[in-house]
Amino acid sequence: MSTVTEIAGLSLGIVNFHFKSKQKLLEETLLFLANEHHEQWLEAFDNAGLSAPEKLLAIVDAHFHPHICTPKKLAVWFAFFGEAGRRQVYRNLINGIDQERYNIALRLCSEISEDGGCDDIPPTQVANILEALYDGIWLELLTYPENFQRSVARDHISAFLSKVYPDHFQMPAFNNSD
Amino acid sequence: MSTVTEIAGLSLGIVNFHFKSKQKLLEETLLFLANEHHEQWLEAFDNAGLSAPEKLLAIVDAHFHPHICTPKKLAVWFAFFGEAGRRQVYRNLINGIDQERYNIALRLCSEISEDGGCDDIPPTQVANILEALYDGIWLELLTYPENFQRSVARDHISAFLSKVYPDHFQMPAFNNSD
DNA sequence: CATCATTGAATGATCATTCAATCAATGACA
DNA sequence: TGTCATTGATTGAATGATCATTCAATGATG
Repeated sequence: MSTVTEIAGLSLGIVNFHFKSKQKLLEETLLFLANEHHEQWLEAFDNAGLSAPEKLLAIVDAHFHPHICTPKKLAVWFAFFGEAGRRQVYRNLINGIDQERYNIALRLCSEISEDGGCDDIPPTQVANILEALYDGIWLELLTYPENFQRSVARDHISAFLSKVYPDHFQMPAFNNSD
Repeated sequence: MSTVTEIAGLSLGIVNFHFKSKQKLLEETLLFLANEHHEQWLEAFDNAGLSAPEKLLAIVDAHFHPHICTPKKLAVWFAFFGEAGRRQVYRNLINGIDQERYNIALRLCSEISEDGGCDDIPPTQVANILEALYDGIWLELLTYPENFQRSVARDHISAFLSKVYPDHFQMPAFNNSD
């Protein structure tokens, strides 16, 4: 605590006064990250001019935006994910946002699916895979920071989408290896 | 420590004598999990009778085997992933296995890709996405244990593979919702 | 008896939390 | 305007709880 408050340029007392406890400070931190992320993809999604595939890609992009997807912030996210003793607490804090994002992606996938040809893989599966890919790629970026490339990460997901909905998503150009 | 040793039915002294320190015990724990996982997919992969797609699916299945993919073990994996201060240490311990698995998947994907038609998405991308999906789906299983279903998890990945290599992987039957 | 394995109470380090002391701001009064 | 009282904000040293580690004592074995 004293280390953290010193870095923040605040006194230990004032931080404890405002946040009540270290645990509350942690929860506020998670909420801050979650809301920041939420605003990022909601802004993109709310852009009325975009088509369904463009909106879905905008949500994907939000996950790899330079302001959202930094080594430090990823480390914080996974510190929370790893905290077995408070999984339920942390989940309750961000469940609403996660559900909202899942439902939006689900609706977009349904729209795209009805418009295009793909009917062998249901939108629920695609939305689930997308959610898993966000976290999985984040973990890869966190684990292998030496080849930390947001653009590569994004290409992975748009490659997946172009395989599922080939009429709506373009396969990215994979010029180089890796 | 004393809590852990009591649960293990061992004295605190003997555990410290064998493992030298709590940190070493943690590292041995990670190695145990990694080796257990390694043996699981290597066994499947080494089965000479299998084709390349079957081998790849066997590796996928290993990730969701009832012995490997339990709520408790997933919690331990992600506790390690979340430990920012020792990321490098833990990574060094399991990097060899991770690289081996990636290279094997890469070779299998290359084989499948050359045999089949898909040439717009390179095998490196597919192998990378697979690795991300393993972790991402593990995290989903850990976060939403109330719909913990290894079979559903596996179907996500084989659905992906059937989209990438439609001639070699069958799309699973998605009868019910979610 | 000697050697080696095993024990767990005692130690010391870490660290979140508390709270008496200090400081700043506001306003009342001469 | 200057002085002082009052209230509320801010501080960080002291407290106490937690917990990894140590090691003298005990037990087992040969």
